[in-house]
Amino acid sequence: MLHLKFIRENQALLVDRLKLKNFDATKLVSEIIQLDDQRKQTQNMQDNKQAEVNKLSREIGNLFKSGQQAEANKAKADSSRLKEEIKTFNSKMQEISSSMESLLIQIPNIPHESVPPGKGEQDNIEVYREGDMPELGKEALPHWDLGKKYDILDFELGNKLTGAGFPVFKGKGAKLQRALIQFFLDEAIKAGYNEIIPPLMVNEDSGFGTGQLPDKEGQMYYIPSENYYLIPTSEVPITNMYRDVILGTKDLPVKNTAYTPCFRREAGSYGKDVRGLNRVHQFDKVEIVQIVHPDKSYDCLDEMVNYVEQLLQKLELPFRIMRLCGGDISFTSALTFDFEVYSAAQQKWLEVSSVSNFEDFQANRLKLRFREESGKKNRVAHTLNGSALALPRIVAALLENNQTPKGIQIPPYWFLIPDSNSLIKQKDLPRVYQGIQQLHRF
RNA sequence: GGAGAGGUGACCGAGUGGUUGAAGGUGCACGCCUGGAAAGCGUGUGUACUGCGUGAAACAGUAUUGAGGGUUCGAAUCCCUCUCUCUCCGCCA
Repeated sequence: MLHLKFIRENQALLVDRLKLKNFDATKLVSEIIQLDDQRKQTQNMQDNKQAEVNKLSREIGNLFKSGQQAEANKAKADSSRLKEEIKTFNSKMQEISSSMESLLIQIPNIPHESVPPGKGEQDNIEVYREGDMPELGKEALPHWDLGKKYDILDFELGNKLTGAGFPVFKGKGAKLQRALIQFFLDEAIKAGYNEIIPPLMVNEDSGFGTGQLPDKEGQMYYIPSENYYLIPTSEVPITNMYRDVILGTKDLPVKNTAYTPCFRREAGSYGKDVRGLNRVHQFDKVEIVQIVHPDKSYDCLDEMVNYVEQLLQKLELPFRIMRLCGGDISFTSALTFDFEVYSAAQQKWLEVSSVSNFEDFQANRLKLRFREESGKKNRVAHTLNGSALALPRIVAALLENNQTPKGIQIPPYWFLIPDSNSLIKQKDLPRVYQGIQQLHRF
């Protein structure tokens, strides 16, 4: 959420910039300002009354000490009267602040100036593309058929056990999943991220802290008996670790990574884009999260984009980077880059990562601050996160793009070889994909 | 699930009705000292909001000792509800 002070001081800018997100904030902003004026006025009156009461109370204490009973009792009566008046102000203040809260959380984050205008996906701007599109020929199968053919991926079994969107990975399919998780985590750790294993359920406060609540309540699975939510991404627990925390300057940047399953109801999304692994209710993801000094958050965003880029290079998947337009960027984000890999058998781009700078939008809600080195002022930090990476569509593209008449042959050099229990060292391997070195035939 | 004990500042920790926003310590910042550091010494050090300021500082006010409510002229201190943590017992992967 945006800070009230910021809204007050930047009304015109705010309304103007939010147009990019196709959000008309005019009415909301003027309501907020009005309400805030009321709040100030009311608080001022309440404070003055309260100051009188406090003063009186001190006097009463002194009167009792010096044995002046009569005066003390008179002052008591005055004080009681004032207290009644204060009650009125008090309830008004409560009313105002709850209205204020509900207005404030309706305002989305301000998009960065580089965010292009647009209504939706189709208006996102491709900023970079790399890799060759594989030519697979006519017999090429989409991953859901490959999964069945090699018995590594079973959607029907998932239906039986749970329901649609809960795939079962079997045999080498499961092993591939595990290997990718390990690979992504190891890479993140090499890049300086600290590995975390968080809870998979979070409470309401956490959901609110990162902005999933109340905005996306319907997208999360909810456990009524405990009032817990299944995490839609590890961003939620990993960022909320720092809720109500004041960091030291030297603690920054905080770099954390986590692998978790993610649970999403994906309510309302049906149709052809949801086949197979393209959209599921439970999936695995390695997430990277940073908490940084506000002056450095855009450098940090670049760093994270570069990081994700080299992951995809290592996987030898053709990919492109999209700068999300105002209409497609999330409520909480100021600037987002999406990564999409090309799935040759489906002949389409699949989103596999989303890297965002939230600036202070999340941190405001979280009350996540740090102590500035010079001067003693606390400042709100900036938060960023990115998927590095989400597994299902990566798996889909790996299976599809690497299918051959002899089987699926995935370039192995990033791969944990479970049998030898070691990682093949990256430096021993060619930078550019020059052919399959070792077959992993399913 | 049963019983008990607790929750005080960035951290530890005193405080059981009247200048207590809170002793003491640690940490942190600055200064002195040092060739440099450590140690030592000194000073400072919560947050949010309101008023007054163009702004900041300073000053004044209010709130804040897990959350919410109550008693009282006055609550960190007494009462109630909730919540969390710890200990013991039970159950258990």
